[in-house]
Amino acid sequence: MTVFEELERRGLLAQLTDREEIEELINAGKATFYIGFDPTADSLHVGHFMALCLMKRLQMAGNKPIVLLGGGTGMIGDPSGKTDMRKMLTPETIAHNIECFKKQMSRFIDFSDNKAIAVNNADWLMNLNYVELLREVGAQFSVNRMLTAECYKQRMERGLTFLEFNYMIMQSYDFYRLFQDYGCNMQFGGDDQWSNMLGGTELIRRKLGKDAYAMTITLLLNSEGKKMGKTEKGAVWLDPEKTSPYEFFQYWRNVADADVIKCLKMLTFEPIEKIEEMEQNLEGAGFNQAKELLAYSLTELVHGKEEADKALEAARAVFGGGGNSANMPSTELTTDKLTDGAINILDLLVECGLVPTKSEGRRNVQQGGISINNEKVTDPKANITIEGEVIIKKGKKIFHKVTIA
RNA sequence: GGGAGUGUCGCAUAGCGGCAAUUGCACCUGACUGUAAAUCAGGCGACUUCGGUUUUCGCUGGUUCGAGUCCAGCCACUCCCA
Repeated sequence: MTVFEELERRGLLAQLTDREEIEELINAGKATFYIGFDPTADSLHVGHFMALCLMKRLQMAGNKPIVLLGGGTGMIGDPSGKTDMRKMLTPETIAHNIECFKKQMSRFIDFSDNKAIAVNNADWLMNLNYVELLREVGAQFSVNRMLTAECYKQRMERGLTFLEFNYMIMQSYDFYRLFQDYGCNMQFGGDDQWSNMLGGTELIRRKLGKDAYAMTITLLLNSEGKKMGKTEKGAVWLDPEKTSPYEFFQYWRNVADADVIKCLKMLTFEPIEKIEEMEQNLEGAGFNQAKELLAYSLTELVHGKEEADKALEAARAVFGGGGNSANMPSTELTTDKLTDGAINILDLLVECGLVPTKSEGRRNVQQGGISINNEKVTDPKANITIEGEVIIKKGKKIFHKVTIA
């Protein structure tokens, strides 16, 4: 099976500028392509992960990836977050974030021997001269056409700043530069980037009279039409400090039935035949098998086999009724939190970060949502004696281990 | 520069001067389940000796026994005119 077929079968392809050309180039391993990442945080999240997978797949097929880090766009602050204007990131933060990104990416992408490169668009964007840019690039863009682009059309009602309006120009310019400096002939990205990417191919054609290609990958939406990889508490991060391997595992273990197969196809490297076979046998237990595979496979990709095994074991122990608590999320209490070896149940919950306030904890206790060592606690005044390991259960799925430091 | 309007618990939306403040979504807990979905029930500012206590409605002052609600100034956003 060719790379292109694989991508297509996995449902990753969204829009392409020139199907035949792209298919031929990437199958032959002749493409040099780039994907942009704006360094808005100090860790990548699930949204970036798909792009990385795509890079990896293409790299394995012999194509050369360029990681474009948005050091320049980050200086201005990516305005695509609709509700609030992002805080200006300091150059130090951006540099730091870029370093973090690079480190995480090198787990997936092989940067050795120039097989892939990372560049920072600050290198050229920061030195641009306004008037020069307008004459060189601005003349190539028709405002009328830009306004008809989907990404702007939607914003016309809510308001669009000049800064945001220029985003397409900057991204187009990036492509233009990469095409000239590195022979980069393709750009990939999320489907929401489509019009920005077209801007680049258009610019290259007008300025250089050459063809470049763009392709978008399907956005990973769940069955409710929301972006995957978000929880109420924020994004699901790839950094184990920000989202522990166990939490990461649980996120995928708990996806909706309707989304398992899609996630397996789009995010994992499990053979497509295997996934398609599973799809045929999904009744009851089949779903759980599929979800476990999804969770394990992704945790392994992101955190390594060891962590994946631990998470799987912890999950099985906890939900299978077994007693193995070795890999459960845990808190060590210092003795000064205890009175006569015991602690109030509400304080305990707060200490472990299971509830944000004592009021919330009180409600949980009163509603019967808290168990200690498998015994339901319904009295908010109860004191819990901490001896050895104490297992707290909140709700149906959250387990936490407490020990004394 | 001129005019109109808006700013309430994550989002959205009520709120005759006496309300911890309506409703929907989201979220949390319980029941039913498959660590799924749907459904039903309860909860959803904080602290509490469970009797209460206390802090909130863009910001700052004022009127009033009492203000989310009235007045003034400021800030932010939206719309219309230039």
